[in-house]
Amino acid sequence: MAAPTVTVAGPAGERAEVPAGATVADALAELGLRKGQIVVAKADGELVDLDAPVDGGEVLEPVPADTDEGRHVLRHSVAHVMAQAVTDLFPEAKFAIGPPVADGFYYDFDVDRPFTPEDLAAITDRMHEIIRENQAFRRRELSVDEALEVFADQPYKREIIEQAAAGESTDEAAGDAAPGAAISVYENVRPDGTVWPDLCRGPHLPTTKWVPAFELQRVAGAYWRGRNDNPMLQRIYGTAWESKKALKAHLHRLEEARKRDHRVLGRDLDLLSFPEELGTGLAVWHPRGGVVRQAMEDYARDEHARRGYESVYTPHIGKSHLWETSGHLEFYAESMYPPIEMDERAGGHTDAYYPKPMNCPFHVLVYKSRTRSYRELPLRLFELGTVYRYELSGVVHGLLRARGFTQDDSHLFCAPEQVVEEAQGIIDFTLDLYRDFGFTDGPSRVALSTRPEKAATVGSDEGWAAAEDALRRALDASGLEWVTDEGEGAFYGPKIDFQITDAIGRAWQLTTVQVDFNLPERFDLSYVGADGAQHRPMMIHRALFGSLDRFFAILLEHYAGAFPTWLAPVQAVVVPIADRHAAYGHEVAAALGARGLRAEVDDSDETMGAKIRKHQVGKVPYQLIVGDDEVEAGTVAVRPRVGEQRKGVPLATFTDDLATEVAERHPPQA
RNA sequence: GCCGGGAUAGCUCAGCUGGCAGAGCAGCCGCCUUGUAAGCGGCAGGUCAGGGGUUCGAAUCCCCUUCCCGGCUCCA
Repeated sequence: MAAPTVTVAGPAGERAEVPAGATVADALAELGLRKGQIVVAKADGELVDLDAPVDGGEVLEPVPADTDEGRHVLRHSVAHVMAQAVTDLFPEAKFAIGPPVADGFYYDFDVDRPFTPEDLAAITDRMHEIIRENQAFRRRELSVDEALEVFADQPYKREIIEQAAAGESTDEAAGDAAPGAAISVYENVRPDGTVWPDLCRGPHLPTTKWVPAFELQRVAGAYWRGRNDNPMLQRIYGTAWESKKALKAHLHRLEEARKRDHRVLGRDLDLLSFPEELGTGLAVWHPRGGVVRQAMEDYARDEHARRGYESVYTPHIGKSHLWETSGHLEFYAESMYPPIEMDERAGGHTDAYYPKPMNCPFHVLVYKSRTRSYRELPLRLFELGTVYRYELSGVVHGLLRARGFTQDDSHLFCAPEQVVEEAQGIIDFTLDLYRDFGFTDGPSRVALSTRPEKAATVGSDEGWAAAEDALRRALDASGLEWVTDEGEGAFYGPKIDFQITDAIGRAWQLTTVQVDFNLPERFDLSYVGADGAQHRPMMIHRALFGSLDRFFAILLEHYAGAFPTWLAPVQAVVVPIADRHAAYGHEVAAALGARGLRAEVDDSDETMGAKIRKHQVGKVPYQLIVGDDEVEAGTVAVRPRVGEQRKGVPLATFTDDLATEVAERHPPQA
């Protein structure tokens, strides 16, 4: 007697009859969909194990290993293999969570001593053994009590189970248990029949042998559940891929990203350095970096002036009373440098001067310097303001996270009814700026950040609502897609944050636009309206680059050091073929210099092959080769950093072309 | 700040269980006078991050400090 059958379908409408109780893998085969390296499947859109039984009626879709979802499952499975290897080698280890993450996975362990590089090698070896043993990933559904029994000596697992049992949502990143559902456990079945269980939602590879390629990368500390009052666990990071080739390609990409590191390029291209003598998070800019930075500053000054901003200059330190009034000492003190105590007064009282972490109180003082009329609004005060923030030593990272940096900072003082229009103007400005610096796709993420918990006592509910609404209206008018980040606002007001994505796909936070109705109250700001009465202005804080230093670093990494010509420290190098061409070379450079272009002559004692290599490696946009032919004809041989050489270009033609390219801020050639 | 790993010439790195500090590149000098990604030779360059300790003897082992790297927390 034939077994009863059920019907399954494929995503394109394929249909097949399979015996009741058949596995997903068999059903996919019957549908003709089990082709290539399939690691898991989707049933009606939900990821399921290949050896899960089909119910009948579902739509099945194969998930290949070389897809995001396929790799996700693969990495999750390798995380289990690693955890088993660790518990085999360190029986006392308590394991916490081990999810897949972008490009890899990690697992957190509570162990008596930190893992050493030698430990990682041993764990890797044990993982290879486990993979060779072809251990099945066997799914079981347990009651809460059964699960607590299985993990009797695993306190972190028990905590997750108990939380799930209580119906509290668990950390999604943990991926280990779904609230309310039965507790699912995956058991790796060893050759001797014993099992290594892990709490897990799944799904997983069918067996460990399906792991094609992995590598353990590093050990790091991580707080349990990410809270710094919890114990610190030892986290092992690794990566896993669908093939050895894909793993190798990934490691190669990491190497390429490392070469783009602005700290490495900054040194190699002689742009800037971080002298140990200076201190953590503090950079010095060399002349070549200074050229780029000055081009950025010139851009900022010109564009702000054109858009009705007025330049102001303010000092780097201010008295404690100012920071009390502004609220910084109450809400921001842990990020501020300690004060300079000075000027002892009668009675032993001293004044404390704090280096500024923000420019806003100073711009408020400019506003407050006299009575303001509604006719002056909006008043847009602009400053390249250098600020100092006492970042925790562990977070400092080159220019991307420095302790001293310069913002292209503005504070706009306006009437409440002007806020939306001003915010729109800032958004337009921002989009223009991204385009001019080569991020032609615009922002990759725009978010409205709303009132944070720490601001519960700051301002009124109505004030926050009005400010958030103004930003919402400006965003809607911009036509940009945007999302809301609840509770991520500044302590004085909601904000819009813009992110851009660089050439290798990394997202960076740049621009921030913040509406503030609190500082005007704290400083009792006012203007005289048309009605002759006193009114309270609103403030908008905004920085478009965010930080000049940080934006410079992002540009450097985005362009891998090959700046667009308008920003390049040296725009053209003249390479004379022999000594007798040096005089003409200097004429060429002088002609370019007379047009405000940055040109140098390499009249060193090297062969021209060596010179060309040097400047190619140095990312100079154009090399101008001059020999007998060029001297004779008054031309240059133009060797662009990318693309074909053009011989016999009249000097005047090249000069005009280069001047145009710079004036129009052309992006670099691919 | 917390966890781990580091620091040898300007850069990249070698220097083994403690026993005379090295190489390549960069720099400087000289030769070569060059037609499209590294010509040849020479010279110079070090408080082995700083301080303390163990030892007959420390770049090497131990402790502290500084700085860096990778994470966690945080953020422009």
